[in-house]
Amino acid sequence: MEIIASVAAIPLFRGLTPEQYDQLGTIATVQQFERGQTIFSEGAAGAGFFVVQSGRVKIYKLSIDGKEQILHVFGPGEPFAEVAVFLGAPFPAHAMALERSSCYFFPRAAFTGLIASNPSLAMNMLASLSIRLRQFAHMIEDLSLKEVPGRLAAHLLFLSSQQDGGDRLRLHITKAQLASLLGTIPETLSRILAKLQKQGIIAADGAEITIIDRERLEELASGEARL
Amino acid sequence: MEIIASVAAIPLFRGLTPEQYDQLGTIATVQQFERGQTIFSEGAAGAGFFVVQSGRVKIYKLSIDGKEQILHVFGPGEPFAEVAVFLGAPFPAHAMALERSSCYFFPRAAFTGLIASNPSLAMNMLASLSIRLRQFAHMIEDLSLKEVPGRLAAHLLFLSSQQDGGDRLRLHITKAQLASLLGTIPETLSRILAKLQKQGIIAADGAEITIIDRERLEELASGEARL
DNA sequence: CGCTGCGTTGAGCTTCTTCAACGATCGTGG
DNA sequence: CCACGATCGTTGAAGAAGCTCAACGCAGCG
Repeated sequence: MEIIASVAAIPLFRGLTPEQYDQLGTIATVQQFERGQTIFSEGAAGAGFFVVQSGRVKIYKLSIDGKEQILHVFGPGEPFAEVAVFLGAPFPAHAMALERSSCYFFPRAAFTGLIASNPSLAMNMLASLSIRLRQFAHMIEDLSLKEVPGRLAAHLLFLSSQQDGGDRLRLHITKAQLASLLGTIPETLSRILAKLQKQGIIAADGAEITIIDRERLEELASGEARL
Repeated sequence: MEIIASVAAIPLFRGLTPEQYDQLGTIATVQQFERGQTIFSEGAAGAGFFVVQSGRVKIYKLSIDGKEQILHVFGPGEPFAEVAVFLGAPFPAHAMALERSSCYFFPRAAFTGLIASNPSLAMNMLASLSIRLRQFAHMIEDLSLKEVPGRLAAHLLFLSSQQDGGDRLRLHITKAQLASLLGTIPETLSRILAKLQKQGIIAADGAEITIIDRERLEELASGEARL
């Protein structure tokens, strides 16, 4: 089983014993999704959870008139839809593959069995959910207390730190998706990117963005400054 | 120890054995807070987590210019600040007692020890965090995809279901706090409440609110209708 | 070559916030 | 018992931020 070996590389499962990897590898299956394919819809029964193996997956909500708010974009090694496992409840949001992606799938019943007998797996899971919770709290804070330029600035700084920490960074999603992630629309995002460039704070070339005045960007992100 | 007996009544600890209650009661202490007293501030070291015994506690974020976004208002039996336990990280938000309140406090190290040896406690905790996560996802959805009337309508329906499920409900927080919970300001909330009354959808008398046209309220909450 | 998705720009409008003033209530201290 | 201040809630007028609608350029791809 090659699954077993690759499961061991998932951060969520760090620090487990070889036997535990075996168990995980035994219950896991791999699923393939095409770009744009729906992985599950809000309200569907949650039979288990996923971990991205390759590709990119968005988790999102839709309003009644079709507007989208992206909650997360997950890449390799990141779990999603764990909530369904621990509540035995329907998925609370939609999931779609942004590119051709493959995901491990862990069925609910088998996984909860593993947790019950593996305290360190339980602790890993608790830490993972806690991180998620903190991210959501941050998102709520941004949506409610910052304006779009502030959210964008914070996101660019986040991307910079996620990547090499330097001033040059790449967007891994389209600008329309970035807009949805920031809780706004493409038009508004486009205008604000233009403003940031005009003011010499960043330079943008397609998905390639360069931070020119990091200090001002940080002031924007913290809410000290305005555009 | 009276603590042990009362700890058993906390939903988070439902289904544990008497010995487990003993252990929990042993590590728990009780803390008293006055109305308006800060329980902890964002960024402070998280030495453990709390469960409300009596009173009411708000968890909130502040912007640089003092604007507040309430993330949660917790009442008796509800845990808060668990994230600090599982990440060993600083508190990600502020906590303040809205009334004279008392809380159980569970120190981090002792509690993680209990979790490691009590799978059902771990499962309870995972379920608790999952619920929290779902609530946050809902809040993000509301903030980003609904306008204030929709958020208010959804909250009133939520309160109705939380209470007796009937058409008569009470706000347990001030309207200024409700505004902060809904991601807006008191002025806006006041105007929208007035509109809802003028249109015969609700009747409001101070903290006492009566749903008159539940159908229209549901349409507002779902985004089908506008004011 | 034309289609489709992505991104940008402009004009107008809606929603919400800001600023200011004012009434009501409540607890406290004189 | 009353006066006072503080908190809370309401209302009005003006302004800002962001959304909607529409048009258009551009690139990739069948």
